[in-house]
Amino acid sequence: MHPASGEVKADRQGYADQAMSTPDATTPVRARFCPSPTGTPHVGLIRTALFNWAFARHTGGKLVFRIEDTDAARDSEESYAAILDGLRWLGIDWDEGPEVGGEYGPYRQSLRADKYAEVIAKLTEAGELYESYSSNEEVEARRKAAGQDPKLGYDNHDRDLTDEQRAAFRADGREPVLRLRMPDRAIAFTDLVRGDISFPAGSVPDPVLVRANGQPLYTLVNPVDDALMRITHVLRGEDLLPSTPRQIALYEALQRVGVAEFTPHFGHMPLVRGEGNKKLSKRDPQSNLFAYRERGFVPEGMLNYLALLGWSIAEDRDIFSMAEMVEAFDIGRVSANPARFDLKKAEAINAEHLRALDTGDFVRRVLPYLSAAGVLPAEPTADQVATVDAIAPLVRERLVVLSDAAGMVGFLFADDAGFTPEADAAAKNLGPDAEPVLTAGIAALDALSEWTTPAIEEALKTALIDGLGLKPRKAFAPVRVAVTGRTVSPPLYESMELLGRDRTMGRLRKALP
RNA sequence: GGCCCCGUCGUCUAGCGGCCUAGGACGCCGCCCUCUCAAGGCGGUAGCGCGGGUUCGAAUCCCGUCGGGGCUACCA
Repeated sequence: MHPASGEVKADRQGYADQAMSTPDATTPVRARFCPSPTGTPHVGLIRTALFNWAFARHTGGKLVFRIEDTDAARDSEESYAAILDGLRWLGIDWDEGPEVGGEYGPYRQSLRADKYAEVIAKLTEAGELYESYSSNEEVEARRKAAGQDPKLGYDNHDRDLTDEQRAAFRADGREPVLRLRMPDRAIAFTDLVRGDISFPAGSVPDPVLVRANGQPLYTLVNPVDDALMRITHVLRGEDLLPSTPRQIALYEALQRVGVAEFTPHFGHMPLVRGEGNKKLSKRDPQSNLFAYRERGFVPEGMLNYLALLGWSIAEDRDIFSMAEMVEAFDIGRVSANPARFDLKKAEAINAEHLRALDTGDFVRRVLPYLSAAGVLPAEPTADQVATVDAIAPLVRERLVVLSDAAGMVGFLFADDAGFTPEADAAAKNLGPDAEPVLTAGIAALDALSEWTTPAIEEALKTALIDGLGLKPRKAFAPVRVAVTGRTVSPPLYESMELLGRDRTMGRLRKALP
């Protein structure tokens, strides 16, 4: 009836013809994470690592970590170190890979040249690859001459070059790249997150697998390593979906030459978007994992939020631990639609995890941020740590990220000679009106026999609310600003107790207009 | 242009034919609590892109359409 229905039928037919060997249920799960070390770790990349990790852990399988550093021009050692740093920070561990080894190593592609050479030789010998001499310009010219869009790419022109033609090109000093001959049928597979996907015959040009200089490309090494490392599940970003048919074609060739045992299962996770609808680019500051660490996201919060980008643990819940994620993770329940990275929600999730930290843990984690902000020295004294410990329960629930703590507790560590309330806060709350308030407060506090939170509260309320008849809001603002330097602070009486009697009184007197 | 994927509140999602007058979360708004700000409690705001079809019944299935996105390198 509809023209399209005939095509769908043909695709299904192609699928049936494939006789693709896939890992069965008894094959131990081996997932992998294989970034290329270019630039700073990207949150989308980490999300991919997380889902692979959760999948491997949930199924009791292995997570293989491999570095795809076959592009010397773009890869860097710094980036490699940064990726390891990021994963370690988050607690995403791997069973095989850099620094832990494994029986399928090495796990950096730059160290595997001999293996690729061997596979290339087998593939070439079996006639799976062919020499291609066409330059981009020639391909484009042919497309144009045929009235086609040059964007269609390579036209499979060199598939059937004669020996004479090849000899002529060589005599011309031209070196061939090696291309894979794509099968002349539709390529279909069942995506773990998207269901059946099919690419019509002829829609994917024969890909280049080996450069003219003999260097293998991603198109070759990625599937080859997955095959050599017995990877059963390839879970990656949706941006790689279009490269799947040529990879399936390669797996089939690899099976024919005895390099691969099977074609893995594929699952394509939705893209992570930034502002607007475009995928979050490496250029976007929002994508930088370390920017979140520097602001004081904790691993629990970061991971929890990233997990929410395409997955959900339950209908009415979105705060969970990684142990809970591992327990519940199901790749088949990953959403296929793109997710926008929402900073506000990420912060809210992080704040929840911050509040769940016990005091000792919280203090241990917040200390480096206080040092970084200059509130504390790099090596805080025992007294300073004790003070942070005491204030921790009061500030923990007021923070979104750990670096927020600096502004909240800074008043406790400022040296009194140099202590000055923030200008805006002082202008609004320490004007002439504040004089009677501060004076009455000072008198009441001076009369105190003990310097405790309840005593301070009692004295201040009596003097300012009852005595001066002020609204609480009006009464405490000048005191708060005088003592903490800000209109926003931890609870006032507790803060005063912690600051100590002498320092508190000194600041109150100093604030007198 | 070609191929592929996607389409539920502003955002992330639950929903996999009747439990949906569509649930949760973030955000936003209001109220309560209150020494500030938070936290917490309560309430509110807002959504199935559109059109056909299948069915007793569709957010859920099919087709089309519109919209968005990805890929289209001798990068990965």
